[in-house]
Amino acid sequence: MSGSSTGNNLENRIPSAPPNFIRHIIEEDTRTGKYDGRVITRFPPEPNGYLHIGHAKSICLNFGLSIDYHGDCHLRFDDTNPEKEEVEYVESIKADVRWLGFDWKDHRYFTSDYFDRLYDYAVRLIRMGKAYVDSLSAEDIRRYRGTLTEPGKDSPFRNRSVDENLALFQKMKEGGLDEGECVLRAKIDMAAPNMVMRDPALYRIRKAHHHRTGDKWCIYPMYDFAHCLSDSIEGITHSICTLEFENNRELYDWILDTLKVYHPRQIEFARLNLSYTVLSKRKLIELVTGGHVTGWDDPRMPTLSGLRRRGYTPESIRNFCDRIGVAKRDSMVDLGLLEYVIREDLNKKAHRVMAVLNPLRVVIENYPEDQAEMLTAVNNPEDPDMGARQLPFSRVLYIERDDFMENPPKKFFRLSPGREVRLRYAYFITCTEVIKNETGEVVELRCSYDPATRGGDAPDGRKVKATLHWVSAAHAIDAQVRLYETLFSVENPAAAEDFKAVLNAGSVQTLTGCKVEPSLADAPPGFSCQFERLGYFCVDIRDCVPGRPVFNRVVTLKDMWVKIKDQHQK
RNA sequence: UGAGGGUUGGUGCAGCGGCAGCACGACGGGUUCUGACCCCGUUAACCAAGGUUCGAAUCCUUGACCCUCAGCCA
Repeated sequence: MSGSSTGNNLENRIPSAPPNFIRHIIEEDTRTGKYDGRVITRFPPEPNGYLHIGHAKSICLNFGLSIDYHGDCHLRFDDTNPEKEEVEYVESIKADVRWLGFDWKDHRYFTSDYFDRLYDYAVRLIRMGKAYVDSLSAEDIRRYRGTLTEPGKDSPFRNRSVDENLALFQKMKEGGLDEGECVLRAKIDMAAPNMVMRDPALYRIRKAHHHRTGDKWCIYPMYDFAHCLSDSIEGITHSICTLEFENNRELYDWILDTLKVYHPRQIEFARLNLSYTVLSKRKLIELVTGGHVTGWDDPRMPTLSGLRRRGYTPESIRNFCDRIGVAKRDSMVDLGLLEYVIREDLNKKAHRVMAVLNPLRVVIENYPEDQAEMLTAVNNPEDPDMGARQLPFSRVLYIERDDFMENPPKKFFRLSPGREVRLRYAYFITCTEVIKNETGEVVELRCSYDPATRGGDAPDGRKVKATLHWVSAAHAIDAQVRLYETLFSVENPAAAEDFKAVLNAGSVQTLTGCKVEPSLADAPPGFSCQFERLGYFCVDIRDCVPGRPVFNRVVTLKDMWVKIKDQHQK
């Protein structure tokens, strides 16, 4: 079991996460003393976008391992491509990792901090005759590479002398060559069965402004060259990345072995796929720039900023990551699991409140006209320490439209003509009359109440089949509530020809004129609560003005009645 | 037709030569001032075929199917 119930205290989480193949490897390495028992991992995002739930899996894995095995986890920004990267992203990434509850201590690095050393390593490779400057065009390089089944052929520039290569590489560095004129390549084997090993590019010319190094450099190292060496420089022991880098491991090893430097071990695991959403950076960017969502933090987005705004807690996401496990096979995690973990967390923590989303006016005819009284409501039945509050009750109330049916089917327990139900924490009421407008729509209910049931229990012991939530009309405050559904209407939108064609048109429904209990008037942004019988909601962190709360639905409560209803309709 | 990986209930993950387990889901029941939570129960899987072994999800062989790789992205 995970020990995450103790809130933010990560050190207390017991050897929490279930066993997985990476833990086996680390434990084996520790046993054999391979890295003197050290465990140093790293989370290496490229600062070119916002973090999403898939990154959370990697963060929880890398930081979690470092905590459980008493090591460190470095936060390293892999900023080797100046054209795509921005400081805005590094700030959001730091905020998201911190929000998730992890601490990189003083281990915050940038690959760009190593540019000088990486350049020196490249020069060493050239001197060893293991790298050369290729003046072939990008297109020719592709042609010379061969195909999956045919070997490539050597570039005519492959046998330039060390001195010529040194001079050319320096010229590249000094800006004497244009973008695309040449690249530095490793000299490995153009007939290698692994395409990655067919003389991969190590450096390219980019006359672009870098967000940290400015205009100091006009050549930038490629991922394959920079990453293994950065891991080596930092003394990483286990370099954990996703499956698509399996083919790159041979090159990772080749570079470190050829240079004879400290050699971490690369281990690959399967990235997260979540049903009813997309987790590729390219697609997420498209959703934002195409205006399909309101931004990176749209509550429907799988980004950490979106989930946070939606009302997900860091604990729930960490717990999710523990539960999905880590393996090498491609899989698709059911969205239902993410909903489960946030319900589980909020059930323990969230205040219960009463809110009526779709109000139906109810007049208690035998209740005095100008009277109001306060009734006691429990804040959280799961946690007595959360106390109780006072709720105003009066003659005119609102209940949920869905809680009344004039001609109820068999399994409908709620209010209907002549039936008695309980108003939570208040009284038993009986519906005595249904008032409709000209079009036949029910606009008001007249009811009677039993004063002896004050607080919600009948002294004579009689039972009711339903308990309804309600608010006092005179005391309730108006609120806007947004109901969210999945962003996509199909389980695997990434498999669609065009993922934008399977967007769910009803992914957000904005309700106005909702009536919430007065205690919510000054709920702070981000405040999470349970609207009893409806779901978990949180106060939006952007769109609120004081006294006029806007709520986002985090997730519904599990609902038996919808199932029964659906079965009836079939 | 090249190379590297992968395949266990509906879903995700364990099990690493000795009774196939956990979680989510689904289904049924109990409880209930939330048709929630909680509790109890049921359901349902080792890709296939050979081989080794007293014994195979696990080791070996062959095959099937799936994923990744032909960026001067990461």
